[in-house]
Amino acid sequence: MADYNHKSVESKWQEYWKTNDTFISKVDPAKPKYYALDMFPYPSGAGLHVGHPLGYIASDIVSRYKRIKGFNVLHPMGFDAFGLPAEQYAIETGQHPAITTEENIKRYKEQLENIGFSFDWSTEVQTCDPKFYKWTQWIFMQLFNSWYDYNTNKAASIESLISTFETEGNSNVNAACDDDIETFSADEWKAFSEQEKEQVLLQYRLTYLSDAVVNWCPAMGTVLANDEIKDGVSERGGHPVERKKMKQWMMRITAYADRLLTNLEHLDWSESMKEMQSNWIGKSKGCELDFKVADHDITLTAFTTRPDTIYGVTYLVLAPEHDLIQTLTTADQKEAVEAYVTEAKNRSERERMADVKSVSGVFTGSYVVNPFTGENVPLWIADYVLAGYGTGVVMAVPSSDDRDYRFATHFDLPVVLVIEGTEALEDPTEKKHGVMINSGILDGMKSADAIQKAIDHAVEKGFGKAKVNFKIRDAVFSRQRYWGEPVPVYFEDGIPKLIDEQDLPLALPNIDKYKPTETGEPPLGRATDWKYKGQYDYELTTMPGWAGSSWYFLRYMDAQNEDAFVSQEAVAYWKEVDLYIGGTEHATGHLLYSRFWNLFLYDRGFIKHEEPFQKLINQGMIQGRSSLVYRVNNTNQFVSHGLRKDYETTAIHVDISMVRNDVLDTEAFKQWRPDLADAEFILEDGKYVCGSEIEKMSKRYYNVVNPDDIVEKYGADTLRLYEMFLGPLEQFKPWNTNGIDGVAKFLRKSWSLFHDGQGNFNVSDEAATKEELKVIHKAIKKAEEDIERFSFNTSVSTFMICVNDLTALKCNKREVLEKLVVIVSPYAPHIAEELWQLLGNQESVIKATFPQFDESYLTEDTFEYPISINGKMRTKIHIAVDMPKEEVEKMVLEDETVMKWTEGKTPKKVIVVPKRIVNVVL
RNA sequence: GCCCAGGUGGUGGAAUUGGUAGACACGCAGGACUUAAAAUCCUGUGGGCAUUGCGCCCGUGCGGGUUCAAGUCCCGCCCUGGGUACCA
Repeated sequence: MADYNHKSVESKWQEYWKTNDTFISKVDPAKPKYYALDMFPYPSGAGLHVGHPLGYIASDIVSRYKRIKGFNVLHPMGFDAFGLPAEQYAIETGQHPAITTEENIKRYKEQLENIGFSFDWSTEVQTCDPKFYKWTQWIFMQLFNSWYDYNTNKAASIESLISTFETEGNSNVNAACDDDIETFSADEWKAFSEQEKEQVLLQYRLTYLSDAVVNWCPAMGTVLANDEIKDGVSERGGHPVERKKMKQWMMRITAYADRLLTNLEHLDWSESMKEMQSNWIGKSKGCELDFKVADHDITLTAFTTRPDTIYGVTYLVLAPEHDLIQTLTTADQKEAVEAYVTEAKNRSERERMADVKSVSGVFTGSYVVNPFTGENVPLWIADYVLAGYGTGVVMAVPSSDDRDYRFATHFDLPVVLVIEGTEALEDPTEKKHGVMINSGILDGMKSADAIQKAIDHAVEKGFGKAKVNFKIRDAVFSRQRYWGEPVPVYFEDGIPKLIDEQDLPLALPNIDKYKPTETGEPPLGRATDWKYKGQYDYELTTMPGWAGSSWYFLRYMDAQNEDAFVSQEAVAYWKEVDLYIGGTEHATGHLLYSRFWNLFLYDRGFIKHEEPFQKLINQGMIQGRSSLVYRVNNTNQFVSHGLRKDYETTAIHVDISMVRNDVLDTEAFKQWRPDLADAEFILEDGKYVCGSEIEKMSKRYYNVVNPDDIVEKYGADTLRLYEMFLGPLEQFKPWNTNGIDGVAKFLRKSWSLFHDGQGNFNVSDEAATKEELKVIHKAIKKAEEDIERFSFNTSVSTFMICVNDLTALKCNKREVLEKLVVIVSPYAPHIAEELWQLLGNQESVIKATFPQFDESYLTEDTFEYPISINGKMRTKIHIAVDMPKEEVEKMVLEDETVMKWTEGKTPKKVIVVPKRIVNVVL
């Protein structure tokens, strides 16, 4: 046996795990469960880069650790396989997206297997598999058949709503529903036609059809979510996006706004993650106040969080999209208003975002009455008011709101101060809270009290009520695309109906082209012979990418089940995900939608836990280091990094495989592209030095590092250890292999511990010395603590120290080395298996138990001595064990010195505390 | 603008509740082995002053503060990364 050979060892054990089904997990009530989950990848054509496995390695370490800690671990993997790139590719090449997707998945699986993950592939899910999306469609049907009852604060079946309608109409129903529902009695309900009834019910269902203003991307022929748009253009492809009204399936996530917010409290997520979600949900408490329009029979309702400033209202503003604008505009303002409204509507999102600072608006000519003062204030229109939030009407208080102030100053509207102390300020909005002045019945009160008083007053007089507003909007669920789950709906006389559950899955039909039809219908409009029961038209839109990913974590528990999306038994055992690892970019998308669907399924009794992800860790992105060359403008000359200031240059990304230590291989560069064949170089010190940039790892920057290459050169164990060693999991960090030799060296040293100088296995059965046991128990303790707090980088250091120490002691005792193998096995499983076998074990190291930490090996020379200082602060001091406590106390009291470390022992700390403040409690 | 996270040697990063700052690793320098190289091993490595005393001074973005003691807590700034975008 020669030196450690990672290639043969790693393939041997990967084969072993596969043939022995080592990681298959079955429900086992005798054992505690642990569910460790990664956000499943979208299988893109580019394959995995070294950033992808970062989170997978972490969750794999935890999974393997939990197994040797005696847990039954569910550690699955799957693919988020519906999506735009495959479809885009299909449009370009005519190839069915299922084929490209399958190829990509195959490649991903090979790459993943190279790294030695302990995934249970028997539970694999692919969202584009009809056996999987059958249940995505099924959940859609449950949502369609449900409504949200605010009285019980949970979702209920639509039948229960119908029976309420039949007995008492809808006046007592407190539901999450469309705003403009007319009240009806039980008799009126019964008198409705079937069609009318369906129309009414659609306004209550948790998924419903609506004329929504959507972001329509003409170039892609689809609707995009707000989070799919960056800077007014599509995130993918950068195509322009316009606003357009379309019939869309919607998800009534707003019904769950409050629970999505309050449940955050109990989740073990990072503060910033919770913050992001709660900002997105955007709960604000306030009230609605009614303003009568002077000389009209119309009342406008404004939402405000600051009713206390009502006496400072100097004008009202409507959103340009407001329905009553025409009615409320006076004849002489008509022209100006029309011009303004047209302009505001035509301004694209992009333009609106570009100039947040500019102020624009127009006077309607009408006035409204301040219900508190009875005074008239002018009614304006401005695009800083959004139609979609609150009521689309804002009561403007220039003295306490920045935008109102800017607007008022711009249009010379009056500013009435309502807070004491603002007189002295140049900009009164700098002080937003304080004692009220110029405020009639609120004078002299503090803002907080005045808010309550104002609301009470408004309620009493009947012109207002307390109201909670949310920023979060219902989610658009329709995509004008092919490569997604078909919506299991057909239309009978224009009424949407669910297909029969027996007919699920509703499979994607084959079509000739993947583009929208000539008449503008979604691609599914091209399908021939695709009608429900041969006669009714199917819904032609498909579900968005987040549909499948909103529940896939439940399917892993029982992936083969053909009778239910998950069995009650499986869900009762595996419960929620114990550890979920993935990127922050899903904060307001996937993570919110999943919580929504999970809550819904919980309400309807299909699962047993309210929240899907107990503990969430967001791994940081591994960035790439791109290399740049500098082309002298209008030439084919390239100037070295250090000399580029003397020329006018353009930086060009070059493939990092042509660059070593920032020096360009000029011959390879010339052969890279035909236009570079006659490139000339201006060198410094005889070399061409490249510039560099840290940025996202991406094909287009030529900076992608493939994990396969690292595995080939150093082995999977080294890659695993190194990715962990690179720094804290959550942190963003550039990929570099500068330190990878240190980790490789660690594995070689570990291997050497088990072998003599000639490479023969050489482990002794002699009893370990005290010193040796101390070294290993220190490592056991530290390794356990580190992994429990997900500090993987420090545990790698712990192993290195342990191996260094054992090497220095020339320790080759079985008793010690066996423990070492087990604690290192989650990180470097292949070498651990090999050593475990060499030690004479028949079974996988996965079946081992984590070594029991024994305090007594560490406490031999120190113990903890707690003292309290001034009765408030407390600290624990390690003191030498051979020093009697009495002597320590004497030292504290007499010498003003708590302790001294005995020579040569660690830690050798001397803490001097004046005796007047020391009170020994032990 | 607002919200969140962070700023520690030449580099990646340790320091779990306030208690030896810089663990571990890379890099670098010197040495051993070698004809030589690779590999391996040993020594040194925050800065400055001493290096005939193994000792002294400074040091965790900047400026203050609390404390016997601050990288850690408080106040005020600066910078970097992330989120968000007129939310009344």
